[in-house]
This record gives sequence, structure tokens and C-alpha cells, in this order.
Amino acid sequence: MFALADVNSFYASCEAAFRPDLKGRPIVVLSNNDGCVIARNKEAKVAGIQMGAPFFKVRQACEQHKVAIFSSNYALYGDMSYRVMTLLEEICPKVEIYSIDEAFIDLQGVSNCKNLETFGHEIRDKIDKCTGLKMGVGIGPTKTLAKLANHAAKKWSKTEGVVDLSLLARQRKLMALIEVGEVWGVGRRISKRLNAMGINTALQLADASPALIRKHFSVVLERTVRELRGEPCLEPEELAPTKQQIICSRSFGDRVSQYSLMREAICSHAVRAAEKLRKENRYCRHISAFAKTSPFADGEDYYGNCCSIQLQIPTQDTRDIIAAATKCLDDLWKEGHRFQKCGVMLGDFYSQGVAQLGLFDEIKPRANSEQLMAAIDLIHKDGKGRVWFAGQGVERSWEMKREMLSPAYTTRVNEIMKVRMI
DNA sequence: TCTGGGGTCCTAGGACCC
DNA sequence: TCTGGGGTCCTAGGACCC
Repeated sequence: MFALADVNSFYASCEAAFRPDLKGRPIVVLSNNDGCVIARNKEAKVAGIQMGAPFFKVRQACEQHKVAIFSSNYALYGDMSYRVMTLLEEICPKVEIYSIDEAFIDLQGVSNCKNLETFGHEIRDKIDKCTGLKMGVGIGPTKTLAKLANHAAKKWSKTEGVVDLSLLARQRKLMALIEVGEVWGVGRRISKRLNAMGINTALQLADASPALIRKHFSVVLERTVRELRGEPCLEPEELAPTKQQIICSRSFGDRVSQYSLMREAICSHAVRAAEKLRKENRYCRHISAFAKTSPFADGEDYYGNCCSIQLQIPTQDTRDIIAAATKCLDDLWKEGHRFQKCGVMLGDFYSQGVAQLGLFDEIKPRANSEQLMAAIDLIHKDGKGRVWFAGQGVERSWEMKREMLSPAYTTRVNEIMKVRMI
């Protein structure tokens, strides 16, 4: 048995948790660069603000409904996520963190000592009491059914946030009510093709022949079918899987046409990517950089390109990664475009920097690399000072917009919430 | 004017090998 | 004129997730 617990409208709820004055008002959180709507509370959904809509298209509706609008504040959401996950780990036997706001809980053995639905309510109450965030809990014999149960827990308020699908009859009753596109693993494209085959509900998908589904789609969807029938195909993950790839990219606050600005941005993404790499304790050999113009710009030719470099020796030294990324940039740079976004990708990971060298190779690893990188990381971790690479620039006029950013309530002492006793 | 960022997995097809 | 069979590895692209 699995449970899937997730926080309702996570980003919007994090903002609301520190702003009791907004109670009852619609709240919306925007993506990086204040681009699209990526989270809405219940009131904002009622007001008809669409998920994923570009902000400029819903700005008027927001004003009309007095919506409170926030730029994304990942320092806040990351810290709140950490609190939620830590609490879950305190009260649940095995927790697998699946995303910033949801976790699978392996319920093996739990049903021997308590009713699963009761346990679901205990989880909800604990998180609500300690963080002010409301979770939905779905329970089922497979991860896919637990996901579906969670969906139902949020959709029907009379469930009070907990749905237990242990019994086959309940599974089938619920699946008959749910559109196939709501099933975990079925996106827009696949649901369209399924509809064309006459499969419209989750139940119809569960009753389809796995062999037929595999023939028309893939083993991935076949697994989904089996999971819907209660046959577990997705195992509980013991350890967090190691990353295969690290990507750091951002849209620019304003379009960039100047090489020097683009170079600063690429350097900065390279620096962040290298930090992530060291945090994962990995070394990489494959480095690439990409840049693209906006696909939505009328009357402009779209240009996007990606170039990469394979190093001789795996590295985790920021200087190597900057050098490679800027070399890639020079290969892809084209004058005369208004670029919208760029980024750096790392891949081909090793657990150490030493590779077998050829007999006549003249490459020598950098001296003191580890100490230097450790020193830089420490300075940033302490937060007592800042050092950066010259290539990152000083003004950084290309940086993204976050015009409606809330304070870092939980991670910066001088931005902590003040409470006045009256 | 203004459209996010960061990942995963699978498959098909080409290059290459014997 | 006739033009195999079986395999591996890599990459690009498509689909999905939050």
C-alpha cells in the first residue's frame, strides 16, 4: 500500500501562510521572470484565472478580482518543503520525496496497527498544525492509484482531504468518474489518442488490454494500465536516484542582443551548475550551452542552438566549466538576434575527477582545485560574504524580473515576520 | 512589451562491427 | 545480376512529470 500526500496549491499556500490578512482573497504565484501563472489558490481558481496563462493576458482579470500576485520565492517554498518533509518523516515509516510538495509513503505494515484512512487524517492534521499548510492524502495499492485517490481527495471536499482506495469496488467506482487525462502518466497527447480509440475514462483505460496499449503506445503506458488494475509496477525508491544531468537556465528580464551580456549570463549559469555538481559530489565531462530567441516574437526569425564540449578529464572546477561553456557560446553566437533565454547543461557524470589518461596526453589536473572550490562554497554557505567570477559581471542587467517578491520569511533574519501584541 | 525551469524515460534510426 | 543476419552504441526527438 502507498499513500501520496501533497500540499494543496503549494506555492500559493506558502504565501498565504505568512499573510493572514489575505484570507479569502484570490492568490496567484508567477513563474520566474513574472512570466506565467504557476500556482493559484481556491479563490483564484473560482475567479477563473487559468493555470499556465501568460501574466499579461490575465493581468486585467487579476485587477478586477483584487488578486494578490506574487513572484516565485523559491527560498521560501524550498524551506517550507523541507519542514513538511521532515514532519512526514517523523510520523511515517518510509517516505519518498517525489517533488517539492509531494511525497509517497510506503504503508507496508501500517494497516496492521491502524485504519489507513485514520492515518491519513493524522498526517493532514499534523502538517496543518505545524506549518499551516493543508495536505491531501490518497491511499491505494499502487502509486498510480494513490495518485488518483489524491486527485479525488482534492476534487471532492466531502472527502475532507483523505481518500482510501484499498477496496477494488471503490477503485472502479472512482475510475469511472475520472477522465483518462487525469491519470498519472497520461498527458495531453496520449489522452487525445486514447479518446480517438474510445477510451475516455480511467476505468476504460484500466480495462484495456495491456498488450494492445503496448503495441499502440509504449511500455510506459502499459505499466500505467497494470498499475490502475492494482498490479504494482513502480517500486518504492530506497534511495534518491543519482542525477544524470544538471541544467541551469533562465529567461532574461529583457531581450539580450549584446554578446557581452549573453556571456555574463552564460558564466553565471555555469557557476550555478558547477555548484550543483559539487553538491551532488559529482564530476562531469560533458558541458553544453544553449541560447534561443522567443518562439512567440512576430516578424522575427527564430534562432536557437546548442553546442557542447567533451572534456578529457572529468571536472567539478567552476573555472573549467566556465571555460567550456563560453567556448560553446562562441560556437553558437549569432549577431543580430534578440535572445530570450540561455542556459548551461552538464552531463556524463563520474564519481571522481581522475580518468585514465593516454600515455602521451599533456593534460594535467589543476593544482589546488578542490581547496579553492571548497573555499568558495564555504563562503557562500556561511552567507558572510560574496565572491564571484569576473565573467559573471557586476550589474547583471540581463537578470530576471521579480517585481512582486515576498520576503524570505523563514531564511533571512532581517526579513522574519514581526508580530505585534495589542 | 510581456509566454518558467528542471528533470526523467523510452524509442527509432543511423553508424558501425563481425 | 545477385546485395545477410545479428548485434551494440549513440543521439535526437517525443512524451511525460511537477
